[in-house]
Amino acid sequence: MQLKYDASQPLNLAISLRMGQAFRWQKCGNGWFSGIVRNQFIQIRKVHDGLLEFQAAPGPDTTAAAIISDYLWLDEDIAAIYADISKSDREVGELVKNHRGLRILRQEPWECLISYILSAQSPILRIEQNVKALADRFGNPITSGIYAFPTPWQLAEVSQDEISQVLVGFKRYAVSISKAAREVADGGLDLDGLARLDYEPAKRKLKQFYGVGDKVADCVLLFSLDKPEAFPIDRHIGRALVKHCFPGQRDTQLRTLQVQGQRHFGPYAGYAGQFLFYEERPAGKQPVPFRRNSLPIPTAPGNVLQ
DNA sequence: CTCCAGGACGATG
DNA sequence: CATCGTCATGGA
Repeated sequence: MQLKYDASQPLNLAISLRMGQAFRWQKCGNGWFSGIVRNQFIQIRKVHDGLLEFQAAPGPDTTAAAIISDYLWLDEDIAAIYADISKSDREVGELVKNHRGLRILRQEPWECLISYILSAQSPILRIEQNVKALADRFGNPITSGIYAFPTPWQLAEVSQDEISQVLVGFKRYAVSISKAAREVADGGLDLDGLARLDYEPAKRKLKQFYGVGDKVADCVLLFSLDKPEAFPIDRHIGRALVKHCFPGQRDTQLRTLQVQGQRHFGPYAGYAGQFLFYEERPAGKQPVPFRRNSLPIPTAPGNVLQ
């Protein structure tokens, strides 16, 4: 099945899906990527500018197309965002040209929250392993060997100890996840609804979760709650920020740089931050391309959705 | 062997 | 309000 979008809008799947922003996408070779979004197993590749090819299971293709379009922000004017952050900083303008097609994804808030709770002081590979472990152990089966990320209600049903057993890393991960699951499941907070709040109040809500500080909260806001002004900053971005944008600055504390960068880049600061992250991040060792699942590739030209 | 990883929390000046 | 020790594990 094919999915059209505005060919003038930059889109690079390899960067966007595999840069360490979302954690359930695998490179399958020959331009294909496979991942799990909203209870669908999705395989996708870019044929050329303006045209994506995808397969999905088990749902209808029309549903998958809508999911993909939403997830990749296909209707957004990305070029305008690039222009905006390039205007605010010349060095970032260079990064935008060098890594053209890097997009912020629109992830699911609950999975994103747990993913970034797991991101604390953890290499990207481990985040991916832990997210997969939670899905394989507690999530609903989607197709053979593929599991959805567990809902808050599913995780609230199991003990903290069971969660801890499948995870690698801090014990505190399981504590945070278990508490968050119970809070959300017991009707405390509508995570999806936070997208309707402004940045500041939404961030205050997120920081009430045990295990969620400024950085994790900003990640959830940027990657799942439609808050492009959120500016999550880690040591890599901090170093890149000083090197490219604030050379010779004395105060290089992350807290200072976070406020400074958010003001410097404006309403799309988060995009600028991700370009800095991708530029400065140590080139993590990529796992060998995974064999594509056995969904047949349509040889004949399929229906075109738009 | 040592060092470090998309940090947060709690205790201490 | 700012700084510091601590937390787990595995890969480089």
